[in-house]
Amino acid sequence: MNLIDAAKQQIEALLGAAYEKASQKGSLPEGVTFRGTVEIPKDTVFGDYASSAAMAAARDMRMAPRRIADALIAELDLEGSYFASAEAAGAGFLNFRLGPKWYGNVIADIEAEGKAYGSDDIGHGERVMVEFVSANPTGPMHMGNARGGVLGDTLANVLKLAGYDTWKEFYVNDAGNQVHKFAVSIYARAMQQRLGEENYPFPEDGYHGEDIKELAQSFLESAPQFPEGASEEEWQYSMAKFGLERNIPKMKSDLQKYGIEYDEWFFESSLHESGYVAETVDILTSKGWTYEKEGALWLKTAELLRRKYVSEGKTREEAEKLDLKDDVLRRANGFYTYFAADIAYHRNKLEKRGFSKVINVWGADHHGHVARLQAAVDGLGLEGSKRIVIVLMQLVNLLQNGEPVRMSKRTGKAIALIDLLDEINMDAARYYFNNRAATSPLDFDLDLAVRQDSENPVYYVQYAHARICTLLAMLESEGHTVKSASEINPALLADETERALIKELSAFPEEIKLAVRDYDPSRVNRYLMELAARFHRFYNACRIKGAEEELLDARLKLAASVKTVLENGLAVLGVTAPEKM
RNA sequence: GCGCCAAUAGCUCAGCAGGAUAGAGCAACUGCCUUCUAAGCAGUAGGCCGGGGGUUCGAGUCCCUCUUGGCGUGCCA
Repeated sequence: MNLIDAAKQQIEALLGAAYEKASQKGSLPEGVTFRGTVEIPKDTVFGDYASSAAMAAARDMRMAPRRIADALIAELDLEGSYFASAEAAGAGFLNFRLGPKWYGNVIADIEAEGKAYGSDDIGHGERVMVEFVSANPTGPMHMGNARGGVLGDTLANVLKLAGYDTWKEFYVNDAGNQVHKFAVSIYARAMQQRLGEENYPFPEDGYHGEDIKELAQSFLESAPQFPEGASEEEWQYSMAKFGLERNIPKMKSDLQKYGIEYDEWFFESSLHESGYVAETVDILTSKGWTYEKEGALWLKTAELLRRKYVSEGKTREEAEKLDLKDDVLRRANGFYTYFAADIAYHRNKLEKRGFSKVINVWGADHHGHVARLQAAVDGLGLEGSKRIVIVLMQLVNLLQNGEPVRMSKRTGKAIALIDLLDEINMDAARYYFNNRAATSPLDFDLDLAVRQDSENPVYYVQYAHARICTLLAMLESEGHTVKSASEINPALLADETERALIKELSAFPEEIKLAVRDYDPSRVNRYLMELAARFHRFYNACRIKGAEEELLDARLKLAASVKTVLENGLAVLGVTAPEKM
C-alpha cells in the first residue's frame, strides 16, 4: 500500500478508537456508525491531512460538528502513529500533521522499490489490449494520429506500471471501401500521367493528395507495360497492393520516430480472408440478431442498444423513446461493411485471443460508433459493454499563423507527421501531445512547435533531473555518497519546501492509479510538472553543499529520491531523462 | 430533431469519488546569479467557475433546465 492510503487508513483507525473511548466516557453518543472521508487539504496551514468525519456525524449525533471534533481530539492517541499532532478547526475539521516517521518511510519506500516505485498490482496481470492510431493506410498520417499514438503508447505504459499485462496493437484497415477508393485514385492518376490530365477524369470522391500521384508514378516506373494485358480491376488491385506495401512500412517508421512500437500490426484483410467476418455474422444470425431487407443483411442494432441501456439502468420506456437505427452488416453487393469487420475484430480480441479487456483510442468523431460496437459484441455474448473501453480523443486543431489548417486525407492537405518530426524533437512532441486530457481539443500551433525554446514544459521537468544529476556528481567528487534511508535522519528535513517535496514524492503511486482509473495519462505530465516545481523550490531554499554533515546527508538522499521518481515518471511518458542540459 | 463532448484568469488548460481563501503554464509587471545549472526562484496583478433553479451543514464539482460552440446521426471508415 502506498503511504498516502496508509496515512488515511491510520486516521480512520485513530478516529475510530477515539470515538470508542469518547462514547464510553459519555462525551459522545453511542452507537453512531462513523464515516467521514480523509482528504489532503489544498493549503498546508490546515495540516497535512483533514477529516470531515465530525461534520458527517453531526446529524446522527445531534451535536454541533465542532463539539464532536473537540471530543474526538480529547481522546486521540497519536503515540507511534505517522502523525505529530492533530487539532480541531473551523466548522469541525480534524486536521492532522505528519511526523518524521512518515517522511522517512516515503524515502525508504522509494529506495526499496527503485525503478518499480509507482507500480501497483491493481491490474493483477490481467491481459489488456490497447489499440490505437489504426490510421487508414491510404495516405500519410496527420497530427491527430500523432496525438493518438502518443496517448495510446503512454496509456499502455501506465497500465503496465499498474500491473496489467498490456498488448499494443495497430489495426490496419487494408480492406473495404477506402482501399477501393485508394486503388481507383492511384489508377486514375496513373492514367492521367499516361494520357494527360485532361484526358482522364479523376473521381470526385477519390484521394486528391500528392502522395497518390507519387505512388502512381512509382508504380508506372516499376510496371512500364501498363495498362496493356490486364483488366482495369486487376491493375487497380495491384496498384492498391503496391501502395499499401509502401505506406504501411512508412507508418511504422514514422511512429517509431516517436518511440512508438507495437506488439502487433493486425490486418483487417486477414479477417475477411479467413472467413472470420462471415463466421461472426453467422453467429449473430443464429442468435436471431439479423434480418434481410432490400438485399442487404441488417443487424438489429436498435434492439441491442435498448437492451444495453436497460441493463445500464434506463427504464424500458426511456429506451423505447430513443431514436435508434439498425446497421447493415453485408451490403446488397455481397461485401461486408466496416462495422461487420469491426465486430469480428473485437470477437477476435476477446474470444479468440482472450484479452479480458480492450481499450481503443478513437477520434471523437467516431463516438457514434461506440455504443453500437459494444451492443453488437454484447449480442455475441461477449460482454462488449463491459470489456470494450473506448477512449475518445478530441481532434487536434492545427494552426498556422493563427489560421486553422484543415486536416483531411481526401482534400490532400494533411500535414504529414514526418514533416513535423524533422523539426521537433521526440521528447518535446511526446510531452506536448500528452499534455491535455483526451477529452480536450488540442491546439497545435506549427509556428510555436517549431520553436524549440523553453516554452515547452518538458524542459522544466528535464531540467530538474539534470540539476540533480550534476549535484550528485559534484558532491560525490567531494566525497559525499548517498546514504541509505536507514542512515539518514528524516526529522532534519523540516523545511516547508522539503516536506512539500516529500509529500509530492509520496503521491506518485496514487497518480498512476488515478491515470489508470480515468484512462488519462496526461495526469502524469501534470504530476511531473508539480514534482519538478517543488524540487526547484527546495533547491533554491535549501543548500546542500556546505550544509552540516547530517543535514547534507538527508538532503542529498532527498534529491536522489526525487531523481528516481522523475526517472520513473518520464519513463512512463517515453521521454528521456537527460543528465546534463 | 435526437445523441456525445465541452464552457473556469487576457490566451491554453488543470481542479469534477462535494470540503476551509478556485490553481498552473504562457503573456504583463517587480526583485534574486563572487556560493550545488537563472532552461531556475520569490513576489505583484488578473476570476459573480456561461445563465437560472435544485440536492447538502457545504457545490467549480452532483441533478434539472436554458444558452453557446465542436462532433456525430451513411448499404463511408
